[in-house]
Amino acid sequence: MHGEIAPGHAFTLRGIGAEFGVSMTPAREAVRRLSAEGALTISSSGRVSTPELNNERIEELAALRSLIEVELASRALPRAHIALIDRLQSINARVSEDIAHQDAVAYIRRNLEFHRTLYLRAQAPAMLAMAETVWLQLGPTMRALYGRLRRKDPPHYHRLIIAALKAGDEPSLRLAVRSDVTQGLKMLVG
Amino acid sequence: MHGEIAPGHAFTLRGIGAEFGVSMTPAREAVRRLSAEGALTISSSGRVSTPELNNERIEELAALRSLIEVELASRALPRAHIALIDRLQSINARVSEDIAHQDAVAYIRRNLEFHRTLYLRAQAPAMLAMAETVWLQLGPTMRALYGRLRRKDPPHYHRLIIAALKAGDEPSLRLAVRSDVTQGLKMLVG
DNA sequence: CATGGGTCTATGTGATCACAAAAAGCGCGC
DNA sequence: GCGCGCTTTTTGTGATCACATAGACCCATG
Repeated sequence: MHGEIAPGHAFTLRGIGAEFGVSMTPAREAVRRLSAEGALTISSSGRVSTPELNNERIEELAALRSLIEVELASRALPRAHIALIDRLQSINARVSEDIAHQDAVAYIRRNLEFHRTLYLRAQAPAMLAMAETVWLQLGPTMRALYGRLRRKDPPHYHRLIIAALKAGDEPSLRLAVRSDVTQGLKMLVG
Repeated sequence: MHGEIAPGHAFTLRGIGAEFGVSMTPAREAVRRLSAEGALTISSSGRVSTPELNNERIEELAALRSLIEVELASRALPRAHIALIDRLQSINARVSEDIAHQDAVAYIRRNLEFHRTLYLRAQAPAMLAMAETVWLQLGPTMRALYGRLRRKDPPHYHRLIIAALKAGDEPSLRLAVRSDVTQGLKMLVG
């Protein structure tokens, strides 16, 4: 999810087991679960690897993020009080630090933490789980994406999200979330 | 997914294995996969059962269906030619038969077949997989729902979907799909 | 008759093994 | 030097086992 693993990276059950000091059995179950969520692909011969997404698939997943996360933000809006907004601003400040340090993994993790913190207020666990499933599928690709573009400026749309939350402006919030989610994609595909 | 299993039904790994003539290992892997998709819940002690959804969770899943399936229908619209519409009408006729026979499982299966046939045209496999994951989570609950209401009339909104497809009317299509998806829910919650 | 404790069974977990198939390595021939 | 076929190794699959624990059952006691 955090982009620690590159797209196309191959795993072996015995290797995973050895890495975590267990036998093949728990490794197999973990792999089965992750592949059911789309985080790993299993070839016809049973080999396991992180997926290499083509542009169509990336566009789809970005559209799913947009659909689900806009709804989550919209549901969180009426419950977003000042304490939450403060926490979002604090997380956002650390996002800027991670960008300054050129740490792609930390940046992705913090960025998702920003979104998750907001969406938790929506009190919609099934929707949040769905969003996180999409994040999981995009993880390796996001690393390849954010590793490529050497950005220096902190995320613009995060500020817009916070501003819309403060103003209680739902249309602006929906637009800001949609823009934030699809922003990275456009750079990859375009 | 088709409502063959009631909510809260408990499984044992050895029971599943015996039912399909295999050992515990494949049963465990299947259960792990299905629980990762939310189709089964695993208690803290590892017991497996179909979920018993509360009203909030059902509302969430219906909202997810609405979000994803409206998008899928919208993407399918420009590719929906007469052959597809004919097939949808044919499926819809059999839905009416299943209602006449008071066969809840067959009705659910056929109803989902109607939706899947349309959405396949969207050429969006990740979105379709997401929608089917939601169907899977709602399966047992849908059986309890449709078993309760003894309806006699064929699905009204399916006709509206077909009409909107014929007319190439996207706003009508979006409304019809949203109505069809959330219709059953209202009867359960309300 | 209800309730609590104790026993017994059922169940999930993780490890290990045998096997088949696929991948990788290797050497031979052209 | 380069394919091609064979051998060896790696790897996933399914079965089985030992073990710990949770649930069920039963009986005695208040």
